[in-house]
Amino acid sequence: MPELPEVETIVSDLKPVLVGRFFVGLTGTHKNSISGAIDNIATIKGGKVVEVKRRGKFINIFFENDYVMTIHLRMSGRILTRDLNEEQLKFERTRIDFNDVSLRFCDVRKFGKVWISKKSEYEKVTGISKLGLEPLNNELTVEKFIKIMNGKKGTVKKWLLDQSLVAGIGNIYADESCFYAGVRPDARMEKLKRKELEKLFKSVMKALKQGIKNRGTSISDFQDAYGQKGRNQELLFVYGRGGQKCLKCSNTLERAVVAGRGTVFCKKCQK
DNA sequence: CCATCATCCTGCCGGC
DNA sequence: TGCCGGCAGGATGATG
Repeated sequence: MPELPEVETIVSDLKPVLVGRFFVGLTGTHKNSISGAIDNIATIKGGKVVEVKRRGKFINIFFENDYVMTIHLRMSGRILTRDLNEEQLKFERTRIDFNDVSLRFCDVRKFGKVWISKKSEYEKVTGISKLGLEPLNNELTVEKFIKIMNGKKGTVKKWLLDQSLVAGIGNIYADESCFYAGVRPDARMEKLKRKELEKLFKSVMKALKQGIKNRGTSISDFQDAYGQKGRNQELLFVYGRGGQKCLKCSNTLERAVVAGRGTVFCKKCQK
């Protein structure tokens, strides 16, 4: 599923493709995917793209004309760049056309969404306003991380996944971060000592940066804007490896449900 | 205040 | 081989 590194990969692909292009139209074969966009389609026609930016797991395409197109891929969404005359793709829910390129929003599970809203209100409309700190633009320091997480009642995994604290971490990177930190995902956050919180912070950063460096984790069919797979799945220690041997100590990895999500960890390496 | 559950949706996997 | 139940899961909202 697309998390921060996957969305970052897509955004870095889209930027050179879209900036300077003009919006032509948006058509949806699945209404729920574009419910937030329909009213404003006409408003941004002819609008020039000035910037493409990620915030948490959201993609934002900024137009010169004071509007923003926002996309959230949720579970199974993909954005693929195609020629305008290319036929409809499998699971294509929405196509977003620019003067000489077409974005195809493909989404098996139909959870993803597209919005078009005014710059002055897009954060409210899309839910971006509820997001917490960005991990990778120096907004999130170790001190801020400790301040945010320290004393939170509940499992470590639950708080790592909470987008209103730190934006962008999902199931894959939460499990990998916990492994790096030597902390069980079902450990209580309020019981972590300062040293452990520091280690957790470094682990989150390491996991996310490594994910970006390797252009995302293609374990559940993630693809970048050109349909290419990432490489980060080759570097996972725990996610998706329940029942297999720990790569560090050869112990059999545990599988459990934590914070309502499938979770894998090593009982020996993580406390 | 907290956790858990249902919802949305459909491909895929295991069991029989 | 084929059918079917159940699972996966980001985010939100309802329920215990």
